[in-house]
Parts: sequence; structure tokens; C-alpha cells
Amino acid sequence: MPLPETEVPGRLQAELMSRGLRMTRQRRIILSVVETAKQHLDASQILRKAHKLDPQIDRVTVYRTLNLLKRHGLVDELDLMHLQGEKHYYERRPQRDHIHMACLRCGKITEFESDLFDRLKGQIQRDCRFHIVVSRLEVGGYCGQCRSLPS
Amino acid sequence: MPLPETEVPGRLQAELMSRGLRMTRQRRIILSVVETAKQHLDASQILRKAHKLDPQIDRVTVYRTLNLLKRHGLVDELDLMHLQGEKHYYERRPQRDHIHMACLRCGKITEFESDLFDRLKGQIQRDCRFHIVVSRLEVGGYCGQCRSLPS
DNA sequence: TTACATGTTGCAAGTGAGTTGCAACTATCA
DNA sequence: TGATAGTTGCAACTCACTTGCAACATGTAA
Repeated sequence: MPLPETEVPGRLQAELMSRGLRMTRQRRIILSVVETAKQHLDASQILRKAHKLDPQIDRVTVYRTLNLLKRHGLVDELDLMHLQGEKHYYERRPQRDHIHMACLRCGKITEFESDLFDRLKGQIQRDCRFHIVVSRLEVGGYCGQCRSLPS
Repeated sequence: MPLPETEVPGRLQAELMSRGLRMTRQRRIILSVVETAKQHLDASQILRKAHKLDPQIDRVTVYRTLNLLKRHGLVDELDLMHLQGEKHYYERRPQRDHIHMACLRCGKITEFESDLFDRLKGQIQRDCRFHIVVSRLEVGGYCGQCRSLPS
């Protein structure tokens, strides 16, 4: 894994810098971890990956950086139906919102985009005169594989 | 407020008894608190209301009873966008699922039912071959009043 | 290039929601 | 009425996350 300092700054980093926020070594590392994540990571997983690039980084810095990203609407915080306790998971805010499905049996998380979801949010904004800043649709149940298994 | 012992057993109590679960004095009280709640209550608010009927009830019993109701699908657990920290809120599971909208400014929680929501869940079940057990759509933003206020 | 002001970090300690182990208790049923 | 299996209350614990604060580093302006 190349050092984040020598990498082309990711989108998160560019976004934060364009807002005039200070770019520290620790932030660059944490941002690169979030940016390159292949699954949903919780704070302690982000810390573990950050430690590989700089063992000095403290978990407090991870929490503070995640809060910063949240406040700026650059990441979304997920509960994933609290399948694994009360921790939160983070993902870069996508172009288009999606639904998270969590299998209660195997724990697999699946994402799903849907026009109906977009239309539903439009309906909420119109009918309830409610300006949506963030939305979260999480569904718990049984995925295709687990549905057909004996209990 | 009449003593729950002398009340007609509520629907939650009837439901639990029909499943062969023991009906203790503490459970009757906690069920009646959840059943008669006019807003979404968290565990400590439920404990406070239960204490008015029986000051001996322990918070552990409240948590255990809420877990019991959750496992039996009789109440839903809500985050309400973590507006007030990480606590959870509880409501009796309704006939028809609804959406929770949380105003980031005034904290008001609004509920909304929608055919589009029902259709979206149908689409998920069909297109993703995912059997939905529980679903939660929470939205954070600005309600009608707060939208038109100066910031 | 340096000096500075202000924002950021790491550490230690704290908070708050929720859980667990266990002995005493009690609802249910024969 | 007594047996028994589930339930309760207490104390201690866990876990995710936050706060106070002194030392430090970044961006800026000279």
C-alpha cells in the first residue's frame, strides 16, 4: 500500500481542503483508509488499518475525524441493524442513496438502489414539507441463500 | 393512572401470554407503560414511568423486558437519527410500517405512512430475494416550520 | 524563511447505555 | 401445596464513544 502522502489526494481530502480545513498527517491517513475501504468499516477497524500506516494514531483522532466527515456530509453513519452490537459503520456518501439489507442469519450486508426509494424521498419532501438532509433505510431479514436453508 | 393489575390486559400482555410467557408484576407494569406511551420513549424514560407504579423495578428488568418484546417482534427499536445521543427508543409495532422524520433543528419527530414505502419493500423482497423481518426508514432534515426560520 | 496564532493531537480519565453472573424469588402447573 | 423452571434485583462489568488539557503542527502573514 503506497504511503498516503505520495498518493494523489483522494476525493475526501480534496473536499476537506477546499473547505479550508487543515490537512494533517493523521487526517490524510484516516481519509485514505475510509476512501479505499472495500466494505463498511467501524471505528476500531478504521483505527487498525490506520495503525498500519502510522502506529501513533490514537483512536480519539479517528473518532474526531469521523465526526468531522459526518458534519460535512462526506460520510454516512450506518447501524446495519445493530447486528454486531452498538457500533457504527461508515461509508463515503454515495452519488445516489442506497438501501442496506442485513441478513439476520449470515450477517451479510447487501446494498440496493431503487427508483422507488428516490421517489419516496421526493414524496416526503413534498407532502411533509420536510427538507431531507440525510436518510437511512435499513432492512433486517433473510437473504436468498439463508431463506432456503433449514433453520 | 389506574393500576395495571386492575386494568384490562393490554394487547402486548395478551400477546405475550398467548405465547406462554410468564406474566410478572414487573412485566405488566412495563408493558402498560410502553402500551400507553404518547411519544417514543427510551429505556430510562420507561424506567421512570414504571417507578411511579412500583419503585422497586430495576433498570435491568426494563432492558430485559424490552429485549423480550423485540425478540417477539412486538416493539420496534428506533434510533431517531441519534439526535439525543446513542440511546434507543421503542414503539409498539404498528399495523403498517411508517417512516420517522427527525428535525435536526427543533428535534420534532414526525411519522409518515406511504404506499411508495410499502411498494419499495415489496420490490426489495422480490428483486433481491430478501425476506424482510424488520425495516427502518429514518430521515433527518428540517421540518416545515424550521425550514422557513432564519438560521 | 521564520514566527506566530490557532487548530489538532495523544494521553488519561470519564460518561452513559446496555449486559452479565448469581443468589433469592415467584408464576405456573401437576 | 409443592416442585421447578423462568424471572428479578443487585453489583460489577463491558463497550463505544467523549472530554480536558498540555504539547504540538499547520497555514498564514511578515
